Amino acid sequence: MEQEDSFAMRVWQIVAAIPEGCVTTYGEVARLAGSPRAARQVGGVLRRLPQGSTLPWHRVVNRHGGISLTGPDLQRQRQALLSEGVQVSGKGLIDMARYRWRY
DNA sequence: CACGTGACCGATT
DNA sequence: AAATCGGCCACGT
Repeated sequence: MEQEDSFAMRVWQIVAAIPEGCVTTYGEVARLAGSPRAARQVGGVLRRLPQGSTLPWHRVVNRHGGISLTGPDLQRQRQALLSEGVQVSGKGLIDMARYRWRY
């Protein structure tokens, strides 16, 4: 039975706590997880989520409030956000002043 | 062990 | 405001 490292587990816990209708950034998740400079790793953890995970990964965006995924994945994340009331511009930008989650 | 890669970020042009 | 430049750190080859 392989164990996930504690960093990944903390990321899961933090992302799971983001309320519906809100978003936060990779960097913020990294800070809360105790590794302020590990924003890229947060992306890595989310990318490797098992299919069918209930974790609200779509509530994590980059520092500009933009969706970092590309192609069909971008559209999927946008749709997930729209369907819970987060407005996303045509270019995939979110008004962070309005939707940013504060821990 | 060296090097490339990436769902990133802050400071600096 | 937008592009560029280093730095960051876990992972694969």
